[in-house]
Amino acid sequence: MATLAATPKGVATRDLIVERAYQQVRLGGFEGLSIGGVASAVSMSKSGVFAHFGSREELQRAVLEAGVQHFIEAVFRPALRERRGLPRLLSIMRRTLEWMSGSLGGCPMVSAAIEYDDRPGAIRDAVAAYQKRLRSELVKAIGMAVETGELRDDTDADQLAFEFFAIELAVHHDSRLFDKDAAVAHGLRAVDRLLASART
Amino acid sequence: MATLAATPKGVATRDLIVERAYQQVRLGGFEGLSIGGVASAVSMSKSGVFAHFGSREELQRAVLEAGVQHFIEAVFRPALRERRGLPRLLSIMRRTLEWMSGSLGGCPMVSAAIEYDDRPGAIRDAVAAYQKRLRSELVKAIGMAVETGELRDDTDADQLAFEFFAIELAVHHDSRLFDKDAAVAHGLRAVDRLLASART
DNA sequence: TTAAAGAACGAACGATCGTGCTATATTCCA
DNA sequence: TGGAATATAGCACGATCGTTCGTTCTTTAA
Repeated sequence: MATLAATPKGVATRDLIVERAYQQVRLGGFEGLSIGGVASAVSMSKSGVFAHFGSREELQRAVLEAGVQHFIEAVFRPALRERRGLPRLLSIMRRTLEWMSGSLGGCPMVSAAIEYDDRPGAIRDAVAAYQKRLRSELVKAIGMAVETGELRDDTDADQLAFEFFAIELAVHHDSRLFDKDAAVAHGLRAVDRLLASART
Repeated sequence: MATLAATPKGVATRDLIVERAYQQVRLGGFEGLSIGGVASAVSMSKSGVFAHFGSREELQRAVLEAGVQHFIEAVFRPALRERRGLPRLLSIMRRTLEWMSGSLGGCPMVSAAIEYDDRPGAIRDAVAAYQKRLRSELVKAIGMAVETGELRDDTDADQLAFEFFAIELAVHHDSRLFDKDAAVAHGLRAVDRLLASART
């Protein structure tokens, strides 16, 4: 029977599988993910891998969640060490642009958004929920910068978060298709300009 | 032999195939495109469809080009009827945001960019070339608005085009995953703010 | 140490994939 | 209208896909 990870060894290999699948997704996208592919990547049989998830979709969902966790670990966790307000907001944006221009493959959340935005189902729902949550974190960070008096009182946090997110997507795009350094430079300049016009 | 479209009827069915494949791509992406799928969509045999292109990749390239043509037809062609300068630039942006929030599926160029940015090959090259060309059209339109004196002389056209493009991507994202009207509204506001700070 | 539980394997399934090859319709042009 | 060119169909191939099943090996807990 395919009892889903009940023993220490079970969760260990499951984590290993997800991590390898995560790398595969960053290069080939979620629909390019195949159980046979990750099986040979972890030197296991297809059925051995399959037993850990019960379906390909469940594996994809696990990889998506792993991607979100990695993003939080790379961006929000360190940014939370900065003081509330502008420093933390700037840290979030700088780290996110670094993440978006990373060279080990594309951002899995961006891939997932494009691949599933027109395909109803569990994955699309998960993607929408994650995106909503991360956006609200951005809104919250902006709100704190308003509270500290570093951004103007009449700042529209939703609008500003939208524009920040836009920059993130464009850096992701340009750094992968054109020149990485130029893309990040454009992104940072855009962030500066945006903050300058919202600063008190 | 698979001679590629030499007779009137040949090009007609080829066009039909590409058009149907285009619809399929907008929903399932380029890697989700299958020859068998479009074959049944046009009521032909797999080999009949295949003969028109010689390979799946060639079909994908044809669909990509069709997507670019549709975009030009929907955005640049009508915008060129506007006077050079701010009116034309505004027309381009408004029409592009409409295109990005369209409801028949995602923008094929955005899909192609995400799917192939980390996968070297002919399609990636074509995507990069198209994106570069469209970006340069945006830069050109901005340059004209500088020449007419409607935008400031020290406007950085590349930077501004980058930020416009960022807005386009974000509208594409949000209108599909969240609320369409809110996404377009955010996009238009962002365009306004951008132009306001660059206006003379 | 032993019995139960879980992890992994191997083989097979039906389906679909892209791609050849060959033959038959169909269209085109002189 | 006849003959050449072309468009389409049919069939089969090897490969890969996700999934199921029964078995075997390994880990776990009493």
